[in-house]
Amino acid sequence: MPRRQLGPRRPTIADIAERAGVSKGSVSYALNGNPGLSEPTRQRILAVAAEAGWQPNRAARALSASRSGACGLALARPARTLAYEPFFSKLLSGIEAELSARQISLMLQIVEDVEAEAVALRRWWAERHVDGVLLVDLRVDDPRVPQVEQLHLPAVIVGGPGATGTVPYFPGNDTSGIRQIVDHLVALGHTRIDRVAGSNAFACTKVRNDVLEEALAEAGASGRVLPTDYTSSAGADATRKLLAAKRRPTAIIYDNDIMAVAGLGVAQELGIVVPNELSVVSFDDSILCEVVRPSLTACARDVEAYGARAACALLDLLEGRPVPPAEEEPTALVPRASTAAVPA
Amino acid sequence: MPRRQLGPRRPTIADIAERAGVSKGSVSYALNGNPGLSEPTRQRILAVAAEAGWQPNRAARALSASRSGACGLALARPARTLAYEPFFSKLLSGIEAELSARQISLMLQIVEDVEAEAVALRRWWAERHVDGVLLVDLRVDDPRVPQVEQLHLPAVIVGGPGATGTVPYFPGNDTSGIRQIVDHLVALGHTRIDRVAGSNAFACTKVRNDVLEEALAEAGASGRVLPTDYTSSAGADATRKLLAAKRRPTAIIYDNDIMAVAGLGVAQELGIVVPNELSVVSFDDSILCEVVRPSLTACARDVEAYGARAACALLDLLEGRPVPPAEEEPTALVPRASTAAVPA
DNA sequence: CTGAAAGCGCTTACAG
DNA sequence: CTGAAAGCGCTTACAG
Repeated sequence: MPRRQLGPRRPTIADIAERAGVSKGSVSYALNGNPGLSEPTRQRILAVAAEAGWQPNRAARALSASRSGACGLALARPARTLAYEPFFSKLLSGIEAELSARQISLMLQIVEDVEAEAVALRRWWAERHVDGVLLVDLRVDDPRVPQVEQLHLPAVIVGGPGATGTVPYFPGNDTSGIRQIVDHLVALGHTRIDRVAGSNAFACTKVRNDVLEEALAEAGASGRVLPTDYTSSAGADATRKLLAAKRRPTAIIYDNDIMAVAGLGVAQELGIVVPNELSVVSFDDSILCEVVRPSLTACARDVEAYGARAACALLDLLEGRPVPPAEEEPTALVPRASTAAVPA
Repeated sequence: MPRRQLGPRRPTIADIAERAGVSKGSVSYALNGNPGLSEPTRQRILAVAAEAGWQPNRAARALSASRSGACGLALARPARTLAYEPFFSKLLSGIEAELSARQISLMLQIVEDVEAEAVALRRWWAERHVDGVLLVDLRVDDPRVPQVEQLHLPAVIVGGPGATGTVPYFPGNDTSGIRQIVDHLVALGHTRIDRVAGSNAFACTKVRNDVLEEALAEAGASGRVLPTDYTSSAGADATRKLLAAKRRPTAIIYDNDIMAVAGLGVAQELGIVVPNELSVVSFDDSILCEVVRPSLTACARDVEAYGARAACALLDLLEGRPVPPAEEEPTALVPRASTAAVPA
């Protein structure tokens, strides 16, 4: 039978065993660092394997070890959202770095909605395609949580808390982020603080809503919250609505950077000067916040580290090690040109 | 031996064979749509498999069929760049959609540089981890091209032409994009058109440089080109340099949206009004271009379709079908508020 | 048209 | 400390 593709040969453990004059089992033991092999034998085998450029056949290893050596990330985000959320790319980088350092590969699937996500998760499980999964964009009553529990599919939630069941989770900076923003605005004298939020379907929106309400009440301030689908047009519409109200806000908090920039544009159209007449804050910091004029005050956090932490936790879970406790990601408010004191 | 994880059982073809009263071979034939099975037998097997919720074990199939069912994409981009290039997320979406529709999974690896990319490619090949790869961000004399040729690793280049060897490629909109932008600016009376370009290491930069030079010469216009690393700060620096020149440009073309926005900020700092005193164009269109003030004239193209087309071509290559010829991606200039006629 | 068997390249108890 | 063997769950010639 002709080989479909030529090119260099790929040695197998049988080749290594033959060249080293040992059995395949010994080669496997040496290559996997298992005990039960004399040091000289181990060294000889390793030398032969290195010289031959041996690498394990992933499929063979996965089949016999019942481990795929891969983790999955199914994303129910329309491509449009994905493309303009630096958050996701950074998260991906952080996860990727951690996994590839351990030769674990990442299965990425971008799907349309939560239902498609559930289908992807089940297929991965059924095909033994991944050893575990990362769940992002946690929803209120997220169906994936009972699903992975029922399938006994190891999982870690990037986000939370709320509806996380028995699945380990890593909350973002929702609580401290909102707190820091409100503190900043209140210190500047703002008492009417509105917010252009994300979708109510997401668990993080609920956390932010609750914390904002609490923080405003404590400060004797007030404000309205308008949900959106995170798009710039929804952000612009919400801004128009808020600025057209009888009692106009003196500050608006946006749940992402792109909506904040869109809000800036709307204010400019309406002849409302930022920050003199209106303070604008983006919850998520990004280069966008630095680059627009006026530059945007925002909450900075290390999203790559966040992703790395979650990936590490998943690996801990897979190896049977204890998973670190859920702690909020540290965050720091970066004051820029879009916030100022309320005019007297 | 205790099973490490319980949860629902995953049936194998042995289970299906038993329940259907046939051999494992027949099950395999039925499930793969191979001829050589009576229609009633096939139907019965398929019904049993569907009822049992059977899904192929990926590793077993990969091992016996010598196909991994996965394609690879190794990205040598620092995370920082990645995060702010909507281009990449869109490309990923397009590729993903095409692959997952055919149950092919995508291996994504984000690495630091071209060398690490070569290491990743070789490992994927050695581990039989992927059936083929997509190469993006083609460089001048890209080392990956001879590498995949030598390894006989099926590959498709997203970008080009130039140094593509025998590997099929899909050029972007470099030629027509630059042409359309120059036409637009020349029609507005501009004769001094500078450009804040990307890195000279990339093949697309060279294409754009050459086409720009040609187009300017034809129009009797002139301009300088400054290379950058695509970051906003580099874009800002280049803008400062160009605007400080004795013969100031009346228009600047930026190779990406984030640098264009940074350039806008610099012009504003210098008290140069866009578009009255300076026209600004972004080569890549994005929501960012729509959202900033003034909104940015840019070249729009369907990046998702582009990614899908490349993914399709790779699948064609893997299946031994003819690969469609290299054709430039269609593009269309979107005039917005950042370009205007040269003041008299 | 169908079945029995070998083989893909590993891992892992089990003997010696 | 080392080897021979079974097995992971598929695919694929090869007999009947």
